[in-house]
Amino acid sequence: MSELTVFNTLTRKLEKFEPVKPDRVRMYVCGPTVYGDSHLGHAKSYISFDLVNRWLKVSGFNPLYVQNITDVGHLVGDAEEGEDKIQKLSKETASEPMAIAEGFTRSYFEDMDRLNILRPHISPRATGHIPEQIEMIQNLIAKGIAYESNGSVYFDVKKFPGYGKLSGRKTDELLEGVRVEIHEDKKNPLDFALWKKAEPNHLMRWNSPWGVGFPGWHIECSAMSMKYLGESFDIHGGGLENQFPHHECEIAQSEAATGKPFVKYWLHNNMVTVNGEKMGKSKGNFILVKDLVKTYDPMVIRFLVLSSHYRSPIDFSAEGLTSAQNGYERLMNVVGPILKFETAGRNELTLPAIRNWFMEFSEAMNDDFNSPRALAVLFNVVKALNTNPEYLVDPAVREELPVFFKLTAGEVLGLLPETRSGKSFEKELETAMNLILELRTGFRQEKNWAKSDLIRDRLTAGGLLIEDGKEGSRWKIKTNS
RNA sequence: GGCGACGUACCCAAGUGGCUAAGGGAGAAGUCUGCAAAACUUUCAUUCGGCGGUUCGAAUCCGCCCGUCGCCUCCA
Repeated sequence: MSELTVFNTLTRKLEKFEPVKPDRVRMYVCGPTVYGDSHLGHAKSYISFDLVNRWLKVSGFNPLYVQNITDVGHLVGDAEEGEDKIQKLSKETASEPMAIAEGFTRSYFEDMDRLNILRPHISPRATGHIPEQIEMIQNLIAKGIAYESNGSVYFDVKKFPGYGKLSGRKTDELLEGVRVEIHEDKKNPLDFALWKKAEPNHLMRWNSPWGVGFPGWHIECSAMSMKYLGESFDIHGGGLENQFPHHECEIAQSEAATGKPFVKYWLHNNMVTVNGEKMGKSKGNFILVKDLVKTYDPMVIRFLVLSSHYRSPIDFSAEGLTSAQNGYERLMNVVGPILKFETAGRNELTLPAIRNWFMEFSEAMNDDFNSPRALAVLFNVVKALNTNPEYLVDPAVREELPVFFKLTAGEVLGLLPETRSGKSFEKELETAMNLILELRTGFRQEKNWAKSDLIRDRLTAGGLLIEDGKEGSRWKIKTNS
């Protein structure tokens, strides 16, 4: 069995994965800012880290997965002076800011559930951890690394020599950047806010040792990750675009506060484009998960995301989605019926051929979560089974194959939601469909094509496909209905 | 301007020094079949953006050039 290797942004190398503490792997992933419905960017990012979480679990690393919910809106427009995003919506819709944040938080979980993303073990809210953030800021001030200025608190970047080590930037180069603006409260233009003074009209506000205000953008992730995972933990994940400044600032404030290494492995997923263009508000090409699942099975979206590596960008187009849909159907045409086989209580892989397939699958996953390769292994299995149908006659094979697919396609890749693997009303539906097919077979034997086709057409229209084969007819649920 | 990623068939996408360059989609021909669908078989890159170099040997390493994208500002 191969060992897990991961690409660490900090070293820009593939590294052997060794947990900080042997008992379990601790992982933090930057969660959404809940001021809108989830889009495809969220889908890719959270499917990617769901895959990481699932593979860690299956390979026995016992992951503890924390993902924040950012419900302090942060700012719209220019970094320091803009309006809080949630505040903006609150004014427009005359609702409580917290009600808006709560609404989008629920919407986020709904969307992620549909994509069969396992919920993180802890989903801490930024607004629920204001005392922790204040405490951390006080600590930084006490150490002389942060300073108060006019009711706000800033991190003194010059006091942290490692600033820039994640994103490969040097502070003097950053200063030459065209867009760094001079800010009168800051000692240095690169200094970033830990705490912001609230203007009188600012809705989300808390008392602090420095007056009424609200936390800076980066501090919540440091405070909450360390609260639940400890001062040094294994994995920190997030989107590539957060490398700088967000993650860079997290490292600075955390390591300055504790004097210990913050995170061992930094994992970053690549971005989503739509028809070749970056998805962005300015382009007006945001695709929401809620809209896409009206047309496509959520598993098709998941399949598409998994068919490219998490560190590669992915382009969403109608053509790509159709291609993914056909591929997913091909996989399910074989896997679906096998899942119905009786496993007779079997839960281990013992047969050499199946063990070998699982080994190939594991090697792909251990290679920095290479899901496209893992999927290719499954397709090779599908091909092998289709080419050698006699293999499926063996009772041991029939018992063990469902175990194999539930583990690989199900537990690891998350492509088999409960409704497909035997929960809900599947048993009852099965009984009814078997009866219908039995009657229809009678019509077919009488060569009553009119009636047999009527049955098939009506079922097809209702989303149930009938396929007539040599060994009788079978049915399945349409992926795209 | 600075930093970084990438360029593999019609489309998507693995492979990063050495057996015949995975896999999916689309296309083509055939088998099966009341029709349809599915499945199966065969076919589909002498070649990996271009040009040089290193090497017995490179898609894989090095250099230059061309092109695409991202970050540097809120963003998954």
